[in-house]
Amino acid sequence: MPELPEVETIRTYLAGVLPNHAVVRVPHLDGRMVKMGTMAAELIRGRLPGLVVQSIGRRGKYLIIQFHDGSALVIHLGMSGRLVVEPTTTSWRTHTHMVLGLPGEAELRLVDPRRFGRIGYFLEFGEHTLKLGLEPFDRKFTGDYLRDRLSARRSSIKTLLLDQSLVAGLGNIYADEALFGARIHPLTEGAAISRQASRRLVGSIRRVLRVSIAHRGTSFSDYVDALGQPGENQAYLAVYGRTGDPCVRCGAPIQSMVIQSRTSHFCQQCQPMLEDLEG
DNA sequence: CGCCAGTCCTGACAGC
DNA sequence: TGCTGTCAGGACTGGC
Repeated sequence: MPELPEVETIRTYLAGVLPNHAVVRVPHLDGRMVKMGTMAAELIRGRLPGLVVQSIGRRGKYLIIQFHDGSALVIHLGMSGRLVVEPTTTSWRTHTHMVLGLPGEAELRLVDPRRFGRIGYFLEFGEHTLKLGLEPFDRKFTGDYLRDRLSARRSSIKTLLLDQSLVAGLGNIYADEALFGARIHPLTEGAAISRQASRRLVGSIRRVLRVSIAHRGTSFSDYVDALGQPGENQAYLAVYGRTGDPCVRCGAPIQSMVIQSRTSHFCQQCQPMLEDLEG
């Protein structure tokens, strides 16, 4: 499931091959995937050819193909989406929902079996087009900032970390990993997160994301990078998918429970529910 | 506004 | 072997 590190891995690759190249044709674009913006699939198909890629950006889990004319194609990979660059001579695999023809007999292809992904085209794309919270690596994302945003929230911190309008880019894997690193129980109420715990959490979020980016993302089931290669970060996960395994810190078995219809993984010993009086 | 339940979707897997 | 049921969950929608 592509979260920030996986999307960043794809972004890095595409940033090395797409800029200054034009979209030469759009042989396929499934209208059911166009779920953002106001332009329908057929209009997008007509509009893209000839547009020259200026840069490849990322905002949270969204990949942004920015064109020279100021417009942008925005792609979210959902649960099972893959974005790959393949030779025109190879056949499209099943569940291919978008194909952009590139110069040099190559195609950028979006494959997404579950169709949880989403596409949108924006004539003018700016910082506020996507309504998202701060980037985890933004200087403004500090312990104090997070503490302030959590202070009136009754939801669990696990739920809140998945709220993209609070901080953008975390999904189930890295939310669990970040809470383990910060020694915070996933059911802890947002308002109960102390200033000190909040600082630990910001540091932990950045650490788990940085480590995963260095390993080109986590491949659990579906994720592969734009070259079709799986990531390596799954070997470095402390809690996600390790239910019953010994905690890397204390040896106690990793627990799992469902929070807001998502499985959460944590160590009962290392992640106490009640925050200490840390101020 | 916050919070929650429902919705979308199909591959993988367990159990018979 | 082949069927059936269950599970995985990101982000949006609507109800309260």
